[in-house]
Amino acid sequence: MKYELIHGDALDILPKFELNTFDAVIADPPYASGSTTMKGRLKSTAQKYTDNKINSILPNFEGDQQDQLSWIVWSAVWMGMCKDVLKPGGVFAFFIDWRQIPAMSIAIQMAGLTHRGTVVWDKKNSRPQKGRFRQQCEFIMWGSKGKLDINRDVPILPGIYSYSNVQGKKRLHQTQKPIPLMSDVIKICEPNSLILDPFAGSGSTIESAIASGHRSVGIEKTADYYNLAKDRIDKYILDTHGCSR
Amino acid sequence: MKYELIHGDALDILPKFELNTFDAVIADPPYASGSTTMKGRLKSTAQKYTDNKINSILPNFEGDQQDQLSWIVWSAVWMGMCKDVLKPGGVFAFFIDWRQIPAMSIAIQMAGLTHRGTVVWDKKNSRPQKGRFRQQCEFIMWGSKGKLDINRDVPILPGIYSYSNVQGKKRLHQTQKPIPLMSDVIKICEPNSLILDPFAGSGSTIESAIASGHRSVGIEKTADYYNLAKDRIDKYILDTHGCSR
DNA sequence: AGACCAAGTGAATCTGTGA
DNA sequence: TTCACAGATTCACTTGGTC
Repeated sequence: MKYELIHGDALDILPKFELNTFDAVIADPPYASGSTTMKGRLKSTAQKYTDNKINSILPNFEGDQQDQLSWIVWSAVWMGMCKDVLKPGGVFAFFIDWRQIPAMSIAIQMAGLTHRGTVVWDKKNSRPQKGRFRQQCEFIMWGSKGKLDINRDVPILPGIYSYSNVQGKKRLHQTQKPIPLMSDVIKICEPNSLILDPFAGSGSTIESAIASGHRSVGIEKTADYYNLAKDRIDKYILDTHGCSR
Repeated sequence: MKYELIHGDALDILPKFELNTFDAVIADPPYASGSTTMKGRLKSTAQKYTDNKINSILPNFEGDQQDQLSWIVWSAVWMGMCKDVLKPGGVFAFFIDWRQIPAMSIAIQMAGLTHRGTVVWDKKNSRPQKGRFRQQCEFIMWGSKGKLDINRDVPILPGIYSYSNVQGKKRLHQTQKPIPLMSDVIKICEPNSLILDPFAGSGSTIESAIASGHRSVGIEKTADYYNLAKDRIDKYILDTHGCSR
């Protein structure tokens, strides 16, 4: 239940870690998606991803206003840094939407990581559109740094997860992931792993890591979310374990 | 319930159709996937896609032994031909596995088609692997030729379908799609559409099109499958409608 | 407490208006 | 002509209240 949360830009912080230290990287980076046009991309994250009174007051997050080419290069850079600090045979799992799967695939390969599969997250409730298929799923592209030992202490895992999005007042971040989903994805890590989340957001990955008995390090750039995550996780530890840190 | 099945290579047949004739193209092309190495790609389709004695006697199909670059170019060519024969505003739906999503995305754009979403097919049963996520899903990349009229006579469709793969003796083709899945995907077409399937295989798309009251044209290159599909569909029509063709 | 009901939501997308 | 922005639309699933 040891964890650390660092306030700063992943690109500045990542090179400070020792090489080959982490067992896993679990990341939910800004998708920089939402439109095929530049004018659509440049909207604030609140304009792009929230629609209602409750959630439109959530702070915007950074890094979501890039065109696809710069997003690929930026992704290749932070993924390369993650590769450096991952142990050989360590695993990664990156969230992404349907639009950016090809771009993320290129970035993963540029970073020298091995893409081993694409897991599906079925969000169940999503905005319907007449005459079209719903955009109902997001995706988790996962793989490893080099060879992945078949004898790791990890069970067989499903290729699809079905969990509703976090809604209403419970929602702390514009693009928050449900805790049960994170807890399932984190099963790709061996017991007592050291897990890195370079885009910690409201801290769901860290909370799930703690709940699963892992050690973890999170990085968050936006001050509002850094503070929010810190409070949330400290409160979680206090509530569940009765002591802080 | 009118249909036509043509024996030949899609690249030869497609240019013979009149321009702007089809309402939809539904295709399950060879994925040319299965390995990151050329050695792996060159395995026969039976070695790649079947696992048991019953199905290993199914005929091999063609077009599956290409490297990724030639697959992209080949795909862009047949997709471009499909675009030519599609009506403006017509829709397409192409099946693909996780490995080839980026390649197909490039081919779709090269062909000048508009990618509008990626639907998930949850196969439920898939080969488990210890310590890994299952490769449990395939994908349907769909979109349109130019603008897609919001007022088409088509309902709101889900973004995910869950159907078991066709197994055992019922399986006629190595990569056969379940009829219920095809019948659901085909709902993206307006009533009484003219549907094209350039890789008809054992004829599931055609059978589903007939069942849904559409007209359809299928192209199949491999003689064994052309004959098999023809027999299967004629039998289906005889069984359900009591008359042939 | 449990069952039921009404209101609210969504990592959207398209159209129309005015600059 | 092109661009920016506001407004309309869709329903399975959640939430939060009441009976």
